[in-house]
Amino acid sequence: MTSPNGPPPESQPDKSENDSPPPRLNFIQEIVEDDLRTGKWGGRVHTRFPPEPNGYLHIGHAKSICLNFGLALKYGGLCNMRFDDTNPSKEEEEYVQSILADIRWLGFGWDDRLYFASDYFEQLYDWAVQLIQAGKAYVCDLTPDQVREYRGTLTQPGRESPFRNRSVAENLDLFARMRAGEFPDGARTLRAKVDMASPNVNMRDSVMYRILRATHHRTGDAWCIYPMYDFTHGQCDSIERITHSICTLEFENHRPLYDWFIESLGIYHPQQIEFARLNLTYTVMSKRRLLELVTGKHVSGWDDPRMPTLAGLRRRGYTPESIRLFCERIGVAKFNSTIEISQLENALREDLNRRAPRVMAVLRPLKVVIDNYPAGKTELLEAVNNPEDPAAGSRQVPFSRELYIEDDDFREVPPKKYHRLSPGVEVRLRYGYLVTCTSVEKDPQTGQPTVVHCTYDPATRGGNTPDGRKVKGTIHWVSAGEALKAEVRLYDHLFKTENADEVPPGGSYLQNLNPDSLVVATALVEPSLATAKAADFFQFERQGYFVVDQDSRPGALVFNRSVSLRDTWAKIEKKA
RNA sequence: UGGGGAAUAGUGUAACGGUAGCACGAGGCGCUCUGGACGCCUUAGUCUAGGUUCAAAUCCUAGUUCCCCAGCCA
Repeated sequence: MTSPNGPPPESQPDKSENDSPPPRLNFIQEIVEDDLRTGKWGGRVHTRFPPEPNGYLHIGHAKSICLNFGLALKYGGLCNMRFDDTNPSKEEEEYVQSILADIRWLGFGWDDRLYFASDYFEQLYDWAVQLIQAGKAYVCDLTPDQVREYRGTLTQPGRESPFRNRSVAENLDLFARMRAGEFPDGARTLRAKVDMASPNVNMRDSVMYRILRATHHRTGDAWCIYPMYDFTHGQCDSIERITHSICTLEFENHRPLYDWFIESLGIYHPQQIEFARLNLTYTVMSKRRLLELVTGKHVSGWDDPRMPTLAGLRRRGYTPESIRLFCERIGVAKFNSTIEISQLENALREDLNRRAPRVMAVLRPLKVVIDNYPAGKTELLEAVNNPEDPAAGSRQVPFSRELYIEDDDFREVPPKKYHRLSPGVEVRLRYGYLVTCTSVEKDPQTGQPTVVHCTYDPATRGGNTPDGRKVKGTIHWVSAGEALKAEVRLYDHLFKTENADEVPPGGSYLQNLNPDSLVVATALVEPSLATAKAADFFQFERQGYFVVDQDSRPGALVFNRSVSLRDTWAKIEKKA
């Protein structure tokens, strides 16, 4: 059976008749499958999503959430929810609630496995004592400046702290007194006794505990010392018996330290795997900057529909399905990459195309009068709700002598390849009638068209052409008498450059904010929208996908544009 | 002559010594009561230089470029 590396056989022996698509696994799924095969963790897959509650979740977190919860789902394992809340000066209950809500909205759950690093403070303290007893940790009196100085540089080794060789007894006493609140904030730290000459600066006697009097969102004032992330994270994963501790690339340098703690403590040792965080064009992703956009009032809040936060995307009209689809498509790797925002937008279009009810709405209204249509008459015409989904049925839309069409759907002098309305040209009013433009009234001052006059062909009711004739253009419209006014918020990219950081020396990314990222217009929408509720989504035919904003009220509808439809005409026109 | 990572079409991501494929983008055609959707086609890639091999994106050697690390942040 076995043969040396010979030439490949002519035919593919392994190809089965019904060739199922090859399983395209990312490198983490491969590790998990390998582990499952070898029984490394006894067949268990247990991950966790461990955010710090110091800000809102963004699309980058969604990648990690989909990865961690997705792995558990795919391999019949579990994924814990855990907050890394070791720095009370930055963390707030508001953030834990928003984070939990966002993850649920995304479609993931954790049953009763909601944990907090702060739940483990007592255990962490005991482990710190254990390391002191083992001679592997010491209380250090150096000031922050001195610590930095003693640490050395990236190219030069550090020097040992003069407090490094205190006795176990003294360390035990001092550490107990740190906890008891005998020393002021920042006066001392507990440090790991590792190696001040290590080329990895994380190993140069990393700080384990600092004295910090701040009220913790969960433990209140019970503690005045708090463990550092580095002394916390790995042990939390250990306590929860996590199998695969998935984190982002920047923690790769910390892995030896985590390993050192866990080995020194002799406790369960999860496997850490690092992947590249998500970057997107035309936006920023760091928590610092998102916070800055909010506090600097550059956006209306964490849930501003221009923000890449999950709260913002949700309000923008992004669906959980579209975000999950996006995360699946971008893959997972160790290469620092920047995904084009069109990839995200396309995932939304793909989801909404299938599901969004179609509706007619005129964003920039231009009046049309059908001169040969009886005044005062209104008839109801049937419109298909979703051509992608026959089960969605149809609805009635009113039609009358006076209508509004999209300003852009009429040109007095049509450019080449323009298929819409212009003098002498016949177009179809979608689900209505075929109409021909006979004349146009214009504003004497500006020359802008104010009223377009047409005649209609009564034989084309419903938009049909019994004689089989073709029209090049089909445009949308609303009946003047029945249309509803609605506020529409037309959103565009938050930044005008792909890379927000592309600024002249000394400049700020804020200079790249797109001044047109929000344009508000008053639209006229068909009356069926009267009862639309917040979060309902629609396709405004030929325009884009819109969602009802939370600000919307009956009689004062507000729609957010989630994403526009692909616009081939815009491309043609741009080229000309 | 600090350490740790990473390099595949424009952007991402597969191919695990044996036909470099997929998605998005871009360009074109068809179809269409949405210039949408859908279908078809085209464009375009293994960081560089050597080496091993019948065969290299994959293995080896050397180089290049990019990212991360000197918080009592996470």
